[in-house]
Amino acid sequence: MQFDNSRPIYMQIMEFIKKQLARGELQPGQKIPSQREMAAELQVNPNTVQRAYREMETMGLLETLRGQGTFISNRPGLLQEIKVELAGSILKRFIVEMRSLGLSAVEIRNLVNQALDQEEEGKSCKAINPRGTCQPHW
Amino acid sequence: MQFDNSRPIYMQIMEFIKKQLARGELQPGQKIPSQREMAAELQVNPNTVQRAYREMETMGLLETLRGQGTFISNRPGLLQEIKVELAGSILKRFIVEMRSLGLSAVEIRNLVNQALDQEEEGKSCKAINPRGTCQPHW
Amino acid sequence: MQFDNSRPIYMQIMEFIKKQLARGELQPGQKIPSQREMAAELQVNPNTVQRAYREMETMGLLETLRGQGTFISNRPGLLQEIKVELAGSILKRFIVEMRSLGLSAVEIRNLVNQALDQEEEGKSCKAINPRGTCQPHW
Amino acid sequence: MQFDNSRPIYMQIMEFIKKQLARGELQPGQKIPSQREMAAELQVNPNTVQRAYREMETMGLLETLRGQGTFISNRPGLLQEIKVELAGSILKRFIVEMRSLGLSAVEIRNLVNQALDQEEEGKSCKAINPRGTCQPHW
DNA sequence: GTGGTCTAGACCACC
DNA sequence: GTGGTCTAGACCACT
Repeated sequence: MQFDNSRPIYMQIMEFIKKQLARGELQPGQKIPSQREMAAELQVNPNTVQRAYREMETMGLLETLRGQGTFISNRPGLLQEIKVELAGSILKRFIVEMRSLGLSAVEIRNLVNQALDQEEEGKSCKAINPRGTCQPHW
Repeated sequence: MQFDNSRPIYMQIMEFIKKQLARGELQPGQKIPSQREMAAELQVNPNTVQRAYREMETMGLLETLRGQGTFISNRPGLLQEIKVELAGSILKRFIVEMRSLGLSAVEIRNLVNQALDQEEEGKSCKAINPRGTCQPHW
Repeated sequence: MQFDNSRPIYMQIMEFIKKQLARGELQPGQKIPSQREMAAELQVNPNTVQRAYREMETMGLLETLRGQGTFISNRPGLLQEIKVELAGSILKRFIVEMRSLGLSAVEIRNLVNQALDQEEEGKSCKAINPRGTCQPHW
Repeated sequence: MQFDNSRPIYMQIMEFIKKQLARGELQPGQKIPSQREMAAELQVNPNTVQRAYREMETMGLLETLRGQGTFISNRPGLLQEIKVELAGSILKRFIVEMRSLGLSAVEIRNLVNQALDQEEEGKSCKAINPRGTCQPHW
């Protein structure tokens, strides 16, 4: 894994795990790599991994059992919370990037709507005409 | 600059220059660093830079004058094209990421609308009450 | 200050500050010693102090401003929360110690009631007869 | 063992031995370590240990047999006396600490009663439902 | 083996 | 000066 110098490594590790969870690659209750293993894999100091794990435990995302390992919490609603949080940060970054191109709120809204509409068309088109000439417009 | 292993470096260099252009950090007609300079700065093989420059010249984005250097094209409408292209790729990535969280088109639409509405509220709020208790709702 | 080997130092620092706050020696909004100062005073590594400060910030007890220092939060109700928390831990320890002497719940209750009653008597006694023969019974 | 700078060490040694007695770790009639041994173990001057032993002998807690060593007294009722004394000092400290948080006698009384009641509930709960959802209320 | 704490010392970002 | 992050390496407690 590659780290971005602009943000703390421990935060990137947190996000890495959250994304795995949101994508279903990690299941609630599942054991995650030990601090030492993760540190070796990411080529990072074990203390940095611990910081990430500890913060996630404080947030109720992980549960640690001394001598046994660290586990994804199986608190109900966990997955939903994480997805909402990730969606929020993706959305935020998206809007910042679009605005930096000089787009107005109305333009952003229209572009999103177009893109989603075309996605829908794409699906229905595919259903009717699997190998047809149905193409996105841009 | 950091490169992402998932895509060819020359493409990332192209995107890097396009973004500078979209943000106004580079102006049409302006000279950009020589291939050797750019290669040294990015710590990349000069051939990689050359490939990026060549493709951008093909696309009408750069113009090379033998013995003088490489310049941002002066073609009218260039900036707009680039912005549209960048907006398209940002939008595409955004929708892929949101979908990977399991969100439906309707949900994405609603989230974007909410976020943009709140941005507006934030602005008016700020105008009236610069350090007030104006907070985002989520 | 002396540290007890049985509990982590950072937790003892947290308790130290909480007690100062409960006793009114620290006021909400007040600046507390910098991490380095506190570390020098307590003869502890700055990282250990930082851990204590960070956890207290997470709990909403402190607020840190980069480049300026660390401050007692002035969130309303803060003092009350801390007092309740401290009272809980004092009470817990008290009951454990009393039980380890083999005392039953009823006996503990009676002893506490006696002690508080005598405290009251002591006060009224003192008011009537400042240098009298008013003595505790044990 | 750790010593507290606020009180004389010999008193802390006395309390240390009394607590061991109250907890049953020392039995009436049992030989305790020699002054030299105890001094070495606690890393304290032998004179300090001697002072503690002497005071406890005066109180009838210890008995010294020249050439044989120092023993816990066999006097009947000794254990009970010690427990009462320790309970008194624990109680005193408890009330001082609670008062320093600004709690009134009534409040202290209520908190103690609550805590003891919940302890009872906990026990019955445990008896019926060993791993159930029985939780303290604060 | 696991996680938890602590130190020493480095470098950074902010004010 | 302040707080924030990171490393390297130590020792401990638990299973």
